[in-house]
Amino acid sequence: MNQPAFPRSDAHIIADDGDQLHFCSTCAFSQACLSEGMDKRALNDLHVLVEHVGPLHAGEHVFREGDRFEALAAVRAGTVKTYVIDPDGREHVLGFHLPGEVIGLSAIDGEHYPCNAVALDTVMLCRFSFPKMAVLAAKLPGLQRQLFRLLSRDIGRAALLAGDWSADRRMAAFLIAFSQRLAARGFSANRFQLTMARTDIANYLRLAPETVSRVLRRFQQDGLLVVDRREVELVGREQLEELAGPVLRQ
Amino acid sequence: MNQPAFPRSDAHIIADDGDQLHFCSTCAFSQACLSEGMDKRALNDLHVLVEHVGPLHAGEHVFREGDRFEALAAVRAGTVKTYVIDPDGREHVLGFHLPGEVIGLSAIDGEHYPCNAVALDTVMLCRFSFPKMAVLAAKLPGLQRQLFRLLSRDIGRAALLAGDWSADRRMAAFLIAFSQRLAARGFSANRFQLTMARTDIANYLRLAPETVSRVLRRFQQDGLLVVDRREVELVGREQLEELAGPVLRQ
DNA sequence: CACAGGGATTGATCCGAATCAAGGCGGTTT
DNA sequence: AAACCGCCTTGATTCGGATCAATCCCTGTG
Repeated sequence: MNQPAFPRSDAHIIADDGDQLHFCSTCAFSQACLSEGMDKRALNDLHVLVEHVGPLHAGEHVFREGDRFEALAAVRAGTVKTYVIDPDGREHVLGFHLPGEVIGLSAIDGEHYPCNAVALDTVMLCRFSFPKMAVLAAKLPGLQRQLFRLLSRDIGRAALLAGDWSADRRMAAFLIAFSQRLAARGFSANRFQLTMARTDIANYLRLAPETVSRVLRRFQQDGLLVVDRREVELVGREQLEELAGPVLRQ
Repeated sequence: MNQPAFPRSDAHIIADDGDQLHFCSTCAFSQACLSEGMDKRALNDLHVLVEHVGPLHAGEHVFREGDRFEALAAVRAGTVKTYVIDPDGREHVLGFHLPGEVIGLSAIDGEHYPCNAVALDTVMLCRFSFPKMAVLAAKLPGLQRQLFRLLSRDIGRAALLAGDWSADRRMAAFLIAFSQRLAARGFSANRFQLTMARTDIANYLRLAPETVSRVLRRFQQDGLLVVDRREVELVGREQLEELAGPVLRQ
């Protein structure tokens, strides 16, 4: 299989005076602001607020646990993995963040980032000073609302994986959710690249890498998907969705 | 052991014109507003915003999955359990909410509550219209900040239980966290009542009730705690904290 | 090309916790 | 009191997934 460039979205918002905001079109914040009928003043505030970061290359960190928190970041291109290392040196993957998604939300409550964030491939980001963003949110109800929703959504998402589901259900849920998130950004829903290693998936799903391998093999044998290295095609989507249903509550 | 009345805190804020706000003193919102040097106008807004609910008796629901979301609630007294029922009819406990804590945050992203909330004992609540609260939050930076922090904190909390920890570590983490939350509200840290059934603890920790029972028995044999029915005394707190450390990241 | 190295796969075995199956309280009803 | 019921405990067995141990397979490198 020939692998296409990974999903990337870097369109810009053009302010009515022609200035480019360099603001990612897929990013949730921009949508909120636009739908707000943002005025010239607010646009200007945002312009100051947003800072482009990148490209970061695979293995480079966006932030590390303990770093002083001052900014959220929206992924524009690539995949970011957030994780912590426990006292025994084991890595716990907290999540994967695709284009359009926001990282750093769990740091708002505290002075420092509670986890690490690392680029899995070539990553482009928008950085937002959180204090400045909070001030702006007070002026733009739609932005405030969007922030509340993002935070709220992450609470729900974290609770999903917390259930005691079988390896099969967890794997299916991971694949379906990943596919849905890609599809939401306009990418192919049934054929995509896993941008993370098996070990990362395992650490995310609280499984052993060997188990991830075995489940994927069995899924392939049962005609649910075709997998080659990191390339995946969901063939039996219905059955996968049925497996994932209880986990994703759909 | 003689069991004392469960922790209850129903002090009120007195506005400078002598009006009682009937606003719980332990509730995070009130602290945020007070520290803000809230003006007369804002106080009035809050007065309209807050609605006392209760007492609810054990088994009565605060809200049910699918109910239209319009309000957050802060617990003033008692314990609230949030949970969902999966397609197989199994109950998944999402959390227990003690006096001073807020329920409903995960509903902000959506029209409807995504889970059920039920009183485990006699419960008193403050209800807050969320739309009204959002408007007020735009005026009071401290309140907005407090809301962001509450949401952010819950993301972190949800991630804790998600790790693949042993039954011992999970049980210890539950006990220590429960104790810390009680202590934060001024109640005894080392001797308290479990307000929930073993089954609830099990469903929360993703263990079988039998396992909860066995772990507690072993903890008692090893001198970590004394347990009688739902009354618990943490004797070997240090050892429990050591067990819980990796889970709670402390 | 041979080689090395890291990620991925596969097989054999082990272990922790679930499940199955009885009992044992405590509290309430009759 | 006796019967009953929900909740909890205890023991025996089973099972899913972890762990241990090779081996494979890409990819990059001398």
